Amino acid sequence: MELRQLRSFVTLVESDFNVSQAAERLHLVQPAVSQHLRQLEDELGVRLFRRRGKRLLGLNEVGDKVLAYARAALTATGNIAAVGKDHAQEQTGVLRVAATHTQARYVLPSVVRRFSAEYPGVALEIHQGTPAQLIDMVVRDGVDLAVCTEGLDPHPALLAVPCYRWNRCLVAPEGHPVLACKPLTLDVLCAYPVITYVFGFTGRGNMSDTFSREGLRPHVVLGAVDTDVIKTYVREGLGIGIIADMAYQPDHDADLARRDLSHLFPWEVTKIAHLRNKYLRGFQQRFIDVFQAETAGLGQVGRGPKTG
Amino acid sequence: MELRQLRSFVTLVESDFNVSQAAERLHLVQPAVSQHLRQLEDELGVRLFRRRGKRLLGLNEVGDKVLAYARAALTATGNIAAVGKDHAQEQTGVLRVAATHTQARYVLPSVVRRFSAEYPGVALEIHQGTPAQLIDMVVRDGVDLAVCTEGLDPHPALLAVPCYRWNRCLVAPEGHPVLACKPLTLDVLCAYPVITYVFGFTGRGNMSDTFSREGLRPHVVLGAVDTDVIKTYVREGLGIGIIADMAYQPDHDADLARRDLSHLFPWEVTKIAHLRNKYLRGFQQRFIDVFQAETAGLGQVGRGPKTG
DNA sequence: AGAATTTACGCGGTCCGTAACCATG
DNA sequence: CATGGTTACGGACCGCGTAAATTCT
Repeated sequence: MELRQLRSFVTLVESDFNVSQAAERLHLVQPAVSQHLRQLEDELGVRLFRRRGKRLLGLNEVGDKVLAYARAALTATGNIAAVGKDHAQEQTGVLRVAATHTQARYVLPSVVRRFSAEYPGVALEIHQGTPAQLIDMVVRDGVDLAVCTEGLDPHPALLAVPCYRWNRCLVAPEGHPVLACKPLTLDVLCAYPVITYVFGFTGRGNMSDTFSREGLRPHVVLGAVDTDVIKTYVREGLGIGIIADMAYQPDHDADLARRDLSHLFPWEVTKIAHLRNKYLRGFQQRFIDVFQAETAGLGQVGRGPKTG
Repeated sequence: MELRQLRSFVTLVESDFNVSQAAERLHLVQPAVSQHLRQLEDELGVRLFRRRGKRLLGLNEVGDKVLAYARAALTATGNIAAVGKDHAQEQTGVLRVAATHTQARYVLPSVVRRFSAEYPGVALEIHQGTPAQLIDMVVRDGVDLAVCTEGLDPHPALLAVPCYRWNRCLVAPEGHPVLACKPLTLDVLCAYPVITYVFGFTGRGNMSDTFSREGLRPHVVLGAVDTDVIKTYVREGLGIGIIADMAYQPDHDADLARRDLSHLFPWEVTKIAHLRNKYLRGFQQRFIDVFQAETAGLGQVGRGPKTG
């Protein structure tokens, strides 16, 4: 059994059982991949695929088991290579991070600035997607780290390290009547058209739950994945905005008044997730540290709320 | 990176960093193994060994990390091969079991009889050793399963499945004065010379603890690893025997009187341990089942005591 | 001096690319 | 007939064994 056979096998599965496509991804010609698969089946003495004629349709029961171990073997060898690079060329490499728009736009910039100053030789890739996509990317090893607030609790292959806590704030144009209301309650928020995130993004789930537990239904006139969009429509006078507190930028958003809402909604915890079995290079570990340090002002996990 | 390089690397470590010896174990010549090691170091761009001149003395820090992942890779590929064999030749293979003398002599025979009837094509190897050696064998993958009663609680690489509970009994020649004592207490046992197991064997630890908790010290005139030896000396009149209950064989030991001692000592649990990350072939799993079934009469874990 | 490791070299095997040949929808 | 897979074949590479050179105890 050879590693290249396992690589062909795994790549084939990830290429929808299209041998030609797998070959291309592996920078090989198609007959080579076919041979690897045949060698693997011959050596094991078992068929691994469901077939119709020459076409491969999917894995059979044996193939499923083999796939899991093949992935484990390739992960292990990948780790060995990473350990090598980590000691041979400490300061160079690639760091692939996935994050939602809110994180990428408002939290990561300062982290990246500090990290890049420390590791000028490390190429950073910031990928963006929905929370579900982030999980998927990191599970498929399409990225090294994913900055997640929601949706990763159940996955056994991932390890999530908590980084900081945050909550929402209200934004409204100066002079808006809602700003006069004291105290701010859920009822008050329901009295105005609301602009906030769509479901599944930036804590929208927990927010909606809070309303419905009180038997309230806010009038959400617009849902966005992107805080910039929310702010824009708030400025247009379409409604009041409920956004993640760290997305309010005093320098640029002085025309919008902010009111803390942490007394109304549960705290969200933003974590960094990575594959449990994968070796993290020194600078990848360090990125997590820097992330935690840079977000310390926002609210450290396990300490009192601080949403300056 | 090639699997054969990793194999050479791991084998070298397990051969006390003697390249020639590693080569022999791998059925290769020595320069071949040297080349593998050099290729590995060259490709990773890092030294993996502590050296004095050409001699290899041990691993350095990097080598340690690489070793762990190399083992993981080889385990994974081994698992793939096992899955293959498991489906291609269900009924044939090798099963290597390690056990202490007591288990091998008194518990395993009926298990083996039943198992072998079911799998005539499976070659059984019964290895014997001290409890510490059993753990070591299974951790180093020198055996597939280890039948253990003590000393495996802490090891993270192992999985132990509980099989049955047992306790001790007293054996003495017919007519011995101790047999007249009712009830049998710890004090009574201390009144006579005792023959039992040495420390670390067959529950001797828990037995001694029970005495010392009561401030008692039995007069152990002979410690053995082997119940047959204990019985022999009891027959010679050297003292009373305290042995594992399942080691009393009514057919052969009719000349020795037995008294249950389960009211005096804690129950012991015998488990079968195997490597957590290793694929167990069908018949290996089945051996565990058969073991549990055959020992059910002795005392099932989680049910009431039954030491018929 | 002897044991252990590295260097040198050549043969055999095999990996993969090219090209021609089949199957399926 | 186009897309996708297998069979056939040859050149280049490389893994390993033999043998000589080198280094450490």
